[in-house]
Amino acid sequence: MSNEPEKLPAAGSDSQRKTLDDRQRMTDLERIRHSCAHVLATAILRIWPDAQFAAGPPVETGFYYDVELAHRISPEDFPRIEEEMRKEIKANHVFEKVVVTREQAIADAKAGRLAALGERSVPSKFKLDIVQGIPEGEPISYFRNGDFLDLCAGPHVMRTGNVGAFRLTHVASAYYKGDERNPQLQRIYGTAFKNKTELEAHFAMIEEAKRRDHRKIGAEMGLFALDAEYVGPGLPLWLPRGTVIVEELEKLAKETEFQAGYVRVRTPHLAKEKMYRTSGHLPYYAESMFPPMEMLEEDERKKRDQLTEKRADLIQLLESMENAVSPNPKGLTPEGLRREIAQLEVEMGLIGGRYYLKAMNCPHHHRIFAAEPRSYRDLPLRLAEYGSCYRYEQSGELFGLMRVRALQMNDAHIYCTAEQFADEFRAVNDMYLKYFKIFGLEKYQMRFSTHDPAKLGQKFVNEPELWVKTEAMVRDVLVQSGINFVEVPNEAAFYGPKIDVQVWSAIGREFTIATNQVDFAVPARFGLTYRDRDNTGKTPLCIHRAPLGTHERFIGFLIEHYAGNFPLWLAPEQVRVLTIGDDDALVAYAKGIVDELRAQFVRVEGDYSPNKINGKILDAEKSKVHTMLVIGGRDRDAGAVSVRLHGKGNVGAKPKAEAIAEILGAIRERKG
RNA sequence: GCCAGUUUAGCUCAGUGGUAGAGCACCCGAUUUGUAAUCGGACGGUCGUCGGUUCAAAUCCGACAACUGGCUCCA
Repeated sequence: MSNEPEKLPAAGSDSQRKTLDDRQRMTDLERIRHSCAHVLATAILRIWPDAQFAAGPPVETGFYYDVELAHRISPEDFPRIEEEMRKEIKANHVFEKVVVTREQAIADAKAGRLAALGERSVPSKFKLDIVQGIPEGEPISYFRNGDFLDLCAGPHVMRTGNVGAFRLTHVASAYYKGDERNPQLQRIYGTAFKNKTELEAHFAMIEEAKRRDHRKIGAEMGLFALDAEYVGPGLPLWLPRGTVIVEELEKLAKETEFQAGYVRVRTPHLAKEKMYRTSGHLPYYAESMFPPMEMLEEDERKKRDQLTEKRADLIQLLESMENAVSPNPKGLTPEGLRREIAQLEVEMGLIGGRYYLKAMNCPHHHRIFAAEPRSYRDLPLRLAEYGSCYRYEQSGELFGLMRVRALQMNDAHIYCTAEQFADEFRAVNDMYLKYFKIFGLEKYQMRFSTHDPAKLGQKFVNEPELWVKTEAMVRDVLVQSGINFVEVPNEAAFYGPKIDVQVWSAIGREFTIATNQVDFAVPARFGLTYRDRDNTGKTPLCIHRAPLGTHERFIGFLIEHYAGNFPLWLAPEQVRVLTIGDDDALVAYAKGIVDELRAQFVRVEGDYSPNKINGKILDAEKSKVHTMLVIGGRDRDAGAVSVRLHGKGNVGAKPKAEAIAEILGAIRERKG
């Protein structure tokens, strides 16, 4: 989750193009899947000869082929498509490679012969476009299996019969080359494996994934609710048991940050338009923000309407100038107009009366920095807040707790001098590692996003030396700490390099869980300065960091990571005391234990009902209570309790005091 | 936002044009029990919403909403 506006990477950028070398490294499984995509296309063409195909690559869990077809393919069509596919596999055609010239490929595409069973009356339009996009000098090849001929760099398995066990899984829609201006295609997904056993193991894993799904477990355990009708889509309600987890995480963050020298602040959930004009978030980020609330007085409204109208006129003029061939008679320049528009926007911001829900906390923190005069002696200043943000994510992007419109971020901004930067950055990094250890995150990867010098002044602020310097410092810290990271050029934020942490839940789903960004531009936009030793004002560097991400995504991740079986310190219900029967003396003994634990702030409940102990245990196990203390007459007489751990079963009886001490110790140390 | 799919009780799901069902949960009784299901009863739904077709709609048609899958890991 980014703190800041983020430009999408340019569509179809050549730097992402897979090289032929990459392709030759395709694994056996990828070859099977890619070949299966060709078999799929063959089958579709046998049923719908006018299908137009675009791309059909292997992907992480299988393969897909994008097809344009008037008929809407639905899962009901899968059986007959699969039947045609089985015929093609049974025919055991050779995957035959044919190297051709560019001219030949273009001619064949125009003749409709590519991704087809023969010549057709209309061109293979997507293949034609793809051929034309292949760089000069790169060899062009086809693969043929039986009648089916496709533009393809390969590689493939030897014969269609080598495609092992496969299954079509689902249909989705995809824009050609992922650009919504392009035609929308039907994407048929399937998966293939060497044999039936592996295919079945794959689907068993999917079942496991469904079982761990945070939305399902969240509902079962009563952690959170999504009430789209009354509260709104993407606006989660934290139920009491989920709130426990929220507050335990905040407690962890507060303790950790306190020891690391952070100070806490609190800020309102909204701010005036001027804030986001100054920060530069408007208008670029406006689409991701909730629309503003207007609290304008009559005369303010009038002035604002005038300015809005003038701005619209200027924008229209600018557009006509840019499209026009003849020079402007008034001698206006596009640059001048843009300056004037920017000036108008600043004036609009100055009117006030217009408030935005904040989509990020940094501007508020910057104003806290500005609220008092700062000396170099005050730095580094580390401002921390679990800040509430609101982002208007597109409706189709919403997903359980993972993608929401209201979120609370484990945010902090560290203001420091260039000399302090490396130490500060290292400390932030250490904090990430500390957290990973607590949560048992063994598999993670840091994505280090850097700038592209060619795009200084456009996509990236024009501070070439600062870019190089900070990137080098960040890289050094990562290398020194032996962290697993990848460097991704051209993906930095516009104001500095950033690190995103990718984690995988136990079922292999990938998430960006946390972010850490360097900012050497926005503090200047807010005119933030500190008084240095030489008695001059200097602009601080700023590190944005959110190692625990947002409550929403982090807890969504933890639910899947633990499959709802939270460690003791996080468990909504930590302990349940179960009596065997409801004999008065027994219940009194049990209540004494409950009271003792509750006095120590343990989340404990008692089940004193006269039901059978098996039934009570089942109840507690289903509720995922971490520790069950089973108490019968024998235990009472011995001053003992029988300890049973969720999912682990009975671990035996022990003296009451010992059991309580162990529980308190495990909670304090945040152990399982 | 776009394409597709889904929506029946708190949960899991039956119900293909003719009186809305089951199991579990919740509630009320009874059951005195040693580590994953004691028994009985009662309660619970305008079948997502709105509209249409029909003598009759959970069921057929349409619109809307919400949710879900996906929206370049490129020939």
